[in-house]
Amino acid sequence: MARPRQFKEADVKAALRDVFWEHGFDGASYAQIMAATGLQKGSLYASFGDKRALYQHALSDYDANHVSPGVKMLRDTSRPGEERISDLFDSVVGAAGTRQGRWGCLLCNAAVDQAPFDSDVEKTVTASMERMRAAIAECVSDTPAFDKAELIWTAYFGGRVMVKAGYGTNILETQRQQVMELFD
Amino acid sequence: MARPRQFKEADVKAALRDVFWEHGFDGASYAQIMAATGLQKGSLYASFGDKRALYQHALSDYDANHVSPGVKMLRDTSRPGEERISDLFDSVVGAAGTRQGRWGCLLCNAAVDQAPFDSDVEKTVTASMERMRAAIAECVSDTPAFDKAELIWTAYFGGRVMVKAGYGTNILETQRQQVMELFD
DNA sequence: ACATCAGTTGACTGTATGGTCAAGAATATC
DNA sequence: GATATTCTTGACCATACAGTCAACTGATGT
Repeated sequence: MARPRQFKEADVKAALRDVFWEHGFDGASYAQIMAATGLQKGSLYASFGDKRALYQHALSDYDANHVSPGVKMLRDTSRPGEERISDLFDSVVGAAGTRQGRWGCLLCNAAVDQAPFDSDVEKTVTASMERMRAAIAECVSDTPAFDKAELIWTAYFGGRVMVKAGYGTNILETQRQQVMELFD
Repeated sequence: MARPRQFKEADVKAALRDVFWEHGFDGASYAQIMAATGLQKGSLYASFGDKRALYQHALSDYDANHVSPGVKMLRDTSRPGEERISDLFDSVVGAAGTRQGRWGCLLCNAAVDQAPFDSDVEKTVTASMERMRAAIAECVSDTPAFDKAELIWTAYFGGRVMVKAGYGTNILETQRQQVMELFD
């Protein structure tokens, strides 16, 4: 009985993810959040909680729909580890200069502007980062770069920072090449 | 003639730098800015401009008092390039876990949360970053890592992201070691 | 057909924000 | 000491913010 929800939870979470991804936590106003989700404040509070809770939903959606596919790709043992790492850095090259590319990596954004002030965000972010680190370690385990997993991992996030800073594809393509040379 | 200023411009800029460094642009309120600088809003507006202008002053102070000494160290050709790079990454290791360390690198913070929305910030940030990149390139020029300048450079900012995410010294010390192995 | 009750709405609240300004204070010159 | 000029102060403003709530809506089970 009673009135059913008039939205799909997954759609709302995806919209939350995109709003916070594009504008950041402080930068996203309820006006934007309401426009993106199609819900009024009351519904958002009733179903998802306050703004910090909305942000957590955004992070978890990002983990499920962006980090996980990336991790899955990195763990696809049917392809050479070197190739998988190349794909990872190609995604950064592809992001450079584009509109959505400037959104950066939500994980990286959250780490920089929210993690130091919100221990829940810190936990969520480091958990996702650890999954990437483990996946990268698997990629390099049987290669000459076996002892460079953390370097590659941090370089990835550094590349995301460069994209946000405004660097174009050239510098990121250079970065990708230098990472790949670790496998020689 | 006329009343002289009752503050040293350098002190105010340093205070601005620290407030924005610790709290970010959105996170820093005028209440905090006034407390840190010891000036009232009116004086701040009259002498330094609006909030975005204050932020620019903070960035330029950071460039002068934090980036420049780092670049100078990296350019000290009396020491081996390898050693200078080691020092650079040691500074990241030292920042991990500490209170001020969690402030991260203002350059990196500005790149992530302001550069995409403010082209002046973008210019200032990339200019400072380029100086670091050039200095790192000089460090590696006569070493086996001669073709890894951009990788080292992005890894540095990636490390700063990890510190903000909450990682401790262990992971960053590992990163430093892996960077140093590029010189073998 | 109706009662039920979760879902939805948008007006409302208090607060904190960035920004302005007129009045007052402090120095240097004459 | 009078004046001119700059600096400083804190009250003031409009706005935008996150968050609340009472009234309303509408599908469901009976």
